[in-house]
Amino acid sequence: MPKISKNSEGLSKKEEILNAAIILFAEQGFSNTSITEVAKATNASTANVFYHFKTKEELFLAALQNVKEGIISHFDEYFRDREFENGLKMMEEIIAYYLYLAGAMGQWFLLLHSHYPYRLALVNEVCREHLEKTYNSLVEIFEKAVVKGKEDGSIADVDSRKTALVIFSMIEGVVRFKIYNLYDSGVLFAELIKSCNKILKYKE
Amino acid sequence: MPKISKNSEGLSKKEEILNAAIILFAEQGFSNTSITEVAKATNASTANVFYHFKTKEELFLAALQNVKEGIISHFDEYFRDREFENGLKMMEEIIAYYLYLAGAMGQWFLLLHSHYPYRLALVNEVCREHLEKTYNSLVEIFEKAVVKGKEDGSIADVDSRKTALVIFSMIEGVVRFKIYNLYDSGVLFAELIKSCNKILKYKE
DNA sequence: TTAAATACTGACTGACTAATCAGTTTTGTA
DNA sequence: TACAAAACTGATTAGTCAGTCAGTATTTAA
Repeated sequence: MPKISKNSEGLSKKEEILNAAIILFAEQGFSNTSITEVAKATNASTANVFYHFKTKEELFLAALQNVKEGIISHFDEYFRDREFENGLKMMEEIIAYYLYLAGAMGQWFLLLHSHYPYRLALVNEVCREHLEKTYNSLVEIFEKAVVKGKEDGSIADVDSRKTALVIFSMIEGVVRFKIYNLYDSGVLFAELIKSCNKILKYKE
Repeated sequence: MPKISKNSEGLSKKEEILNAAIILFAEQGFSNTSITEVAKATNASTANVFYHFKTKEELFLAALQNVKEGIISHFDEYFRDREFENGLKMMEEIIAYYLYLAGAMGQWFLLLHSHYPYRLALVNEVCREHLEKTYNSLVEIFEKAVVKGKEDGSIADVDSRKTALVIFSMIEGVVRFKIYNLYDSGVLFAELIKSCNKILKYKE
């Protein structure tokens, strides 16, 4: 049974390389990030990077998987032992956490907002599965809040899935403005919550 | 006075190269598109591409400028000789046209949604100006509809600028889902209009 | 202690890249 | 026609890239 050696921060070299790759792929894109760069950032040789990850594409897929698992586990952690007043409040708090996470873990969302994985997904099933799983998990979270709100009466009788999708796309739009430095999400946050409330409280 | 020769489609070689560059940069990204590729797509030599555009970056900036001017002139054309029943209807029709344009001119929006120009904007003033001008023009269009609606009473007393920004980010979110093949904007369109109406019609 | 598995490295390769330049062809005009 | 400007090309360069490989160092389990 191989024991994996860890460095001072408790990470194996493989994990170190993976973390550096996430940041570099997110900030510079896939094509504009060389394996040499990843190697330098982790004091490894390029050959060592290729020892842990057969190809550059495989390294990218591992990065995407890591982001997927990170987002999902962060939300799992967030929901553990947490109660919400009602569905509407739950939605509000989920949005706040989503925007917090997009700020704290900017690399994850930058990677998810880059074009490359979506092009790769057209020809690579593993990539497609990572993306689908990530987005399904996220939309599901918003949908749960809508369903809960419809049950407790805090949310009007709307189509749960479609409403969740529209709210999700609204938030993703704001996240994009934030990570691309277009508009500050802080300023938009209050307005976002107001708009969201209107969408959920009123029946057309 | 130099007369620019045009090919069978009425485009000069320079324009041909520029159009090919927009498509290739949009679909494959800046780093992953080589000048050789652009040259091959237009039956030109690489040296000829560099004759018309001093550097690869300059070609990209020309592409971004072209996209900016394309979007602005398309909206100018759309508004020419067009009357709207009221501000709310105007907003609805603008959204419909925005989504139509994002489908018809997918390359433009792909280029605007790629990460590269926003990184370049941090160090290149021309790039920053193109992006700012593009987004300001777009948000302004949505804002005009809100202002008009507030005047004619079809829209409640909301903050025009902030509401325009939230609606814009919502639409940009849907556009992103569309161009990245995540969710079909056709399905979301009706829901988008409904949500937009609620945001605009009700006072919190 | 030892042997095997794992982790890692330096040196290398062939393909590709942005950009240059000297020289040729095409075009517009006087 | 003549000539100058503009448009264009082939050949080249210096550098970067992903990926390989033969061999070395380290770790693990017996």
